[in-house]
Amino acid sequence: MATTPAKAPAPDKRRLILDAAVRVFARRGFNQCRVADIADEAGVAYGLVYHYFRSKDQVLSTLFEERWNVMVEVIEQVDEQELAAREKLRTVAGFIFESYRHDPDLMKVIIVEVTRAANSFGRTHLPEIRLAYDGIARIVAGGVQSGEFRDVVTPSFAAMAFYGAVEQVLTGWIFADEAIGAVEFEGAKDAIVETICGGLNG
Amino acid sequence: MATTPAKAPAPDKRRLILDAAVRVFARRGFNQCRVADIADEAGVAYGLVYHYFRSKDQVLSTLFEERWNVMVEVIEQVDEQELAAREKLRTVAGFIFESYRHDPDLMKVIIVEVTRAANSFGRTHLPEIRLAYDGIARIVAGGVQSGEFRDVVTPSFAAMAFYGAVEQVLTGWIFADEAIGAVEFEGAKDAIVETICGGLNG
Amino acid sequence: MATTPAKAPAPDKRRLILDAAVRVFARRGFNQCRVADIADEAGVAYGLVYHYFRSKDQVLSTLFEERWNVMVEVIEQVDEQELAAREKLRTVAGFIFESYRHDPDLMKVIIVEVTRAANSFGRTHLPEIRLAYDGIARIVAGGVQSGEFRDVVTPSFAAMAFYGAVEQVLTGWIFADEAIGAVEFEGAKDAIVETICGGLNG
Amino acid sequence: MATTPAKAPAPDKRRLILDAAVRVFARRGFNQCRVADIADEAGVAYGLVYHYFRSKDQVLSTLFEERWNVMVEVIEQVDEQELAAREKLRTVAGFIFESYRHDPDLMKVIIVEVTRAANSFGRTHLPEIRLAYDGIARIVAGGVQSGEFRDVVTPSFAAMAFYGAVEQVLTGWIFADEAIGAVEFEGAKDAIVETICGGLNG
DNA sequence: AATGAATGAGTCTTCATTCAT
DNA sequence: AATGAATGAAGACTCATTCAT
Repeated sequence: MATTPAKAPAPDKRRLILDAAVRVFARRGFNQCRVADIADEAGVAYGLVYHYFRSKDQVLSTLFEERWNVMVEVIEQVDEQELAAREKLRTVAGFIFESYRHDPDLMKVIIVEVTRAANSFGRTHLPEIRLAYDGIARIVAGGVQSGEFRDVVTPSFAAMAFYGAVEQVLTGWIFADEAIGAVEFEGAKDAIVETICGGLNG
Repeated sequence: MATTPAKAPAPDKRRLILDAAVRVFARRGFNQCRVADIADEAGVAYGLVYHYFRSKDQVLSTLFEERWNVMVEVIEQVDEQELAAREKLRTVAGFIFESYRHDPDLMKVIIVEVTRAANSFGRTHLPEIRLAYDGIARIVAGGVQSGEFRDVVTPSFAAMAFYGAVEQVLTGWIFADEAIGAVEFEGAKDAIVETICGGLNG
Repeated sequence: MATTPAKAPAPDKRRLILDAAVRVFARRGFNQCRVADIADEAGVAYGLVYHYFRSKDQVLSTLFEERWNVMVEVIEQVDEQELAAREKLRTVAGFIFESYRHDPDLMKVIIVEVTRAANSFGRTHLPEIRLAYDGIARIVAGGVQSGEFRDVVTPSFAAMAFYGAVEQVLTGWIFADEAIGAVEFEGAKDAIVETICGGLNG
Repeated sequence: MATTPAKAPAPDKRRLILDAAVRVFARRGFNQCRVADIADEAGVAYGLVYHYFRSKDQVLSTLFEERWNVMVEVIEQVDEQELAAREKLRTVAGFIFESYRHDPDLMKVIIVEVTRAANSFGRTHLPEIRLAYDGIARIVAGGVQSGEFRDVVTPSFAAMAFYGAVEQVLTGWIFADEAIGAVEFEGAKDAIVETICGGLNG
């Protein structure tokens, strides 16, 4: 957001490779991609990928960590604000949906190849993934303590349900090959909160 | 030769292979498994896997379809019963959690390798997967029509949230290497319904 | 020697690969050879090499062990015979030179790629290599004990000198691209014994 | 900037690289070393290696030639002296063993990576290697002509045996990871001469 | 039906060398 | 002279699939 001042920022080859990797991973999936695809997409020589990254795995891990750290931080910052728990959850959902809106490829890669890949990167990055769940659980716990939320399910269960619902919506968008409209993006965070906080019951 | 005589059930090699595949796929993941692993686990010759199945992919697809069809049918049957929508959802959640309780390996494989594998089997089996979503959405729609549910989110959105929450709970169990207690299984379906239908708000 | 009865022994593919490996390793050296070269030379598919051997390294190790074990055994058997130490050494030298005469490629590979490769296979197979040195040293020690040999250098030093001289002669043959004549083979063992046992001094 | 002023000897980068190469080649072997390892060990930039040397091969060749030329010269000078052939051989063996004592890494590299590498550098440098053999053979021939040595084996065969014995002793030291004691260094040259010239026979 | 040897395309990774600065 | 980013060819190993018996 602040990297492009006036004329032309030196095109960092490392960044070029990471951005290219996002595109090819999103397009065909991590396992279906050859390292050559990344290099080609980035317009750099094959070997340069290995100059900057130890392995193909590390390219994906780097992408994940870059973004996931931001999300974990956002969740924490949101929790520190003076807001109703419901509003905090809305903000978190909004941030995640906005992340997808801003860079759908990156979010697709993170969710499909890491977050939901229980047998490969999901297990490797489990500690980091849990940081996000825990942050959400703390928001819920705060809501329970303040009396805003009922004390019917454990905060960590509620966090699971909340995050699961959010990710499923994203998965729906990922599977849908059509572009997502602005209205849907806007409505999604409200719908999530309406469902999880308000409940379906009349 | 008959599938189920009187005493000793004929050890159907095809079944042996499928069951072995579930175990090895659950243990190390579909991609990390070689066809030889399946054959070894089943105690049959390498080539026999290819006698019964066209490919390694087809082994997984068969496992998925066997189970998923049951689930889709259950959802439909539940919807046909004379029940409150909330009770229908509770039954569906209960069935899914029971499925995991009964055969955690199979459910793990189906969820991790198919349902959440957007770049491989998830896309292949998308139509079948959507059948389940649609079934749930119909239950919600019925609840809205009868006035039981508020008309705040679309039924298909609610179905996503519901199913996403359920799957996330299962994912949590899958990641947790410890065994899940009976109480948790029982409580899970109530907690899901309490969260999605009742809502967190007090 | 006993594997070929009457007509045509089934051409064991594993053996085919080993024999082919000897030829290509001798021709261009282990490091300069690709696994494909072995397969091509053997007339089998690439993958078959890996069906029978864990790695390219293991092909060489197998070749080495097959032959080296024979040599160690011969040295031991020679030592058990009722012979003057000098005759024992002559027999050992003769066996080694005959080994080269019978299969120069194999001996070249063993010496160049294992025995003299202190940074790779030489270190891996050091224990086995030392078995041969030790056997020779025992022969010398016997000669000293019987009074046949003077007690001027340690048996293990004498063994080193003896084996070093033998190997250097072989190395000379290996470097010489011309074929070695029968006379030279015959003379070599005598010359070695004459040099090491008789000494150069008049 | 001058190569050798008064006090601080200018740290010739070329020399730095050569010395570093000796250490890393000795440690892990030529083939197991990357050019980066040499540069790192020398504390210079990667590219500088290629500023001073055409290739990685040339670094090793330079090291070999520097030292080997000295040895060939020593052998020639020894032969020109008024000494018994036996004393000449003792001096040559002594020089080689002293070379190892003074810089074991360098001698290890020369022997393991060049002299005994029949499929790579050994073949490239064969002419130079033979110069040493020839020099030793001339010493033996002189001994035969003067009647000091018996005329039982050809001088070139005797040279092979002598050099082979010497190198085998060095190889033993190279393989032994422990340091070699002063006594052993001293005794080695006598033992070699005692064995090759005196002979084992009593 | 059952076996397991045989096939060969696919791909990650390494690393010597070049080159712009 | 010195730096280190950039290049790309080379090769070991994997493993799904086929096939002869």
